[in-house]
Formats: sequence, structure tokens, C-alpha cells
Amino acid sequence: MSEDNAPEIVLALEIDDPALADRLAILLGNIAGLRLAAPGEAATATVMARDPRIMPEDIALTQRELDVLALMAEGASNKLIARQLGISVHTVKFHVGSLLDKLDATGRTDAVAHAARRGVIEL
Amino acid sequence: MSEDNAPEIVLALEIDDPALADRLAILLGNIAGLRLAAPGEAATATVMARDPRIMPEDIALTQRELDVLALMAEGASNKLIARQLGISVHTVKFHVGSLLDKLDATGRTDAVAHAARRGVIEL
DNA sequence: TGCGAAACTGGCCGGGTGGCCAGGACAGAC
DNA sequence: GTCTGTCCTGGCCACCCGGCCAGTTTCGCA
Repeated sequence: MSEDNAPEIVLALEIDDPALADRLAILLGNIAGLRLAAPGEAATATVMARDPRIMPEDIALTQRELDVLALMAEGASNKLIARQLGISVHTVKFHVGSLLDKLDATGRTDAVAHAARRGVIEL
Repeated sequence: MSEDNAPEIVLALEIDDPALADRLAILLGNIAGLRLAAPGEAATATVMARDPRIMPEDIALTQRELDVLALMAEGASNKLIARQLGISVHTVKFHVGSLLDKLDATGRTDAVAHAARRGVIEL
């Protein structure tokens, strides 16, 4: 047992392609000393599709949207963002609306999560 | 088609920690349908070390709080979380309140960002 | 057996959020 | 000129969120 100071390795799958993710999950599912991370669980290592994150430069966010997004990620409210950027709350809402649209998110929390996943912002 | 519609999966290891890389190489080395990439070879997916980010033994979150947190990270509303977990909205709010407190966050967006930063959840 | 922690539920309410409508200023491309 | 896109602003409104009060049950542990 001297060897077993090594704890189980927990692998997180971060793969968009469902087919590939499935195959990997099956292949990696039954290996002693290794298991897949439960959703939301902290992992030892991550399996990612080739080309970590920065896939395309798609999403095309404007500078102002990036400003707003960054502050959103800090947990700032619309009012605070408005004050920070020197614009009105209405304008902030406008940008937030655009972000929800472009990031295909249902709310600001979802927007930040999506953006982080895609590498648009760094948490 | 005996051999498959499913081509071999090639995994690249990008892990700095030699001990961990070794263990993974051994574990992943003998799995049918999967092999490790030769140096420089194009891979299907990559295994990366999780950011050494501050790992938390600290932040003691209860199982229920983790459930709620995971759903929050998906952008779910309190109502949706309640339905998902089969509990009332009030209870969800109760757990969210605890999370904001424990994670030192000002709102749910901030809570998810903090949790992700600290490795409590995977985005 | 009592005690605390965790989980759960309710009501109430001020303020935040997001969707909708409308508009204007200003740049660059056609 | 016209047109398109970005950025900016306003009002209105239904809904959501987070914080406050209160309570119950269930569980393990001392």
C-alpha cells in the first residue's frame, strides 16, 4: 500500500461534441484509480476537445459589451455598472440584453458562465 | 464495418506534474479504442491539469447547497431550481442565501463566479 | 435525552432584472 | 445622400431576487 498515497484521479469532460463525449465517458468510466467528475465537482484534470476554448473568434462582442460583461462577472448590478461606466442604467440594460442574445443566455448569471466557458472572459 | 464506425480516439496529455502525467499515461495506456498521442501528433482531445487554483477544503458547502449551486451555474432561476430539486422556491432562496454568505458573494452571478474561481464547480 | 445542524416551508417587501416600446447621435460603407 | 451598425437614453411593467421575519421535521452526536 505504499503506493496508494495516490488518490483517485477525477477527470472532468469538457467536450462539446456529444458523440465524442459519450465515447470518452464510456471508455474512461471503468478504470480503476480514475473516475469522471460529477457535474459541478472539482476535478484533478480536464479532457478538452482539441483547441482549448479559443475556437473561433466568433461571438463578436462590441467593446462596450465586453466592458459590461467584465463588470457583470464581478457581480456588479446594473446600477453599479452604469455608475462605473458613466452611462445610464437603461443603456446598461440595453447592453446586457444584447449580451444575453449573443451568448444565448437566459440571464446574467448564465451569460457570465457561457462567456467564461468560451474563454471570452477570464474568471 | 466490423471495425467501426468509431475511429480511435487520440488523447494528448498536457500536464506539467510528471507524477500525475505518469499515472494518467499508465491508466490510459491500455484502453481499447483509445490511445495516447505521439509527440506532435494531432489529437482528438487533450487532457489538461486543472488549474492549481486554490483548492478548497475550506468552504464547507452542504450537498444541497452544491446541488443548488450547480443549477445556478446553468443559469437556472429559483423557480426552475425548485422544480428540478422537488422543493419549494422558499427553500431554494434559503440555500441561495447560505451560498451567498459562505461564498462571500453579493448575488447569484457573483456566487457562481467565486465558486468557479475557487474550483468548487466546473463551468 | 437534549442539542445543534441541516433541510425544508411560509409570508412579506423593497429593489433589481429583463423584455417591450420608443427615440437620437454619430461613425463608416455604399 | 442613404443606410447600417454601434452606442446611448427614456418610459413602462411583470417578474425575479435577496433579505427579513417566522416556523417545522429529521438526523447524528454528546
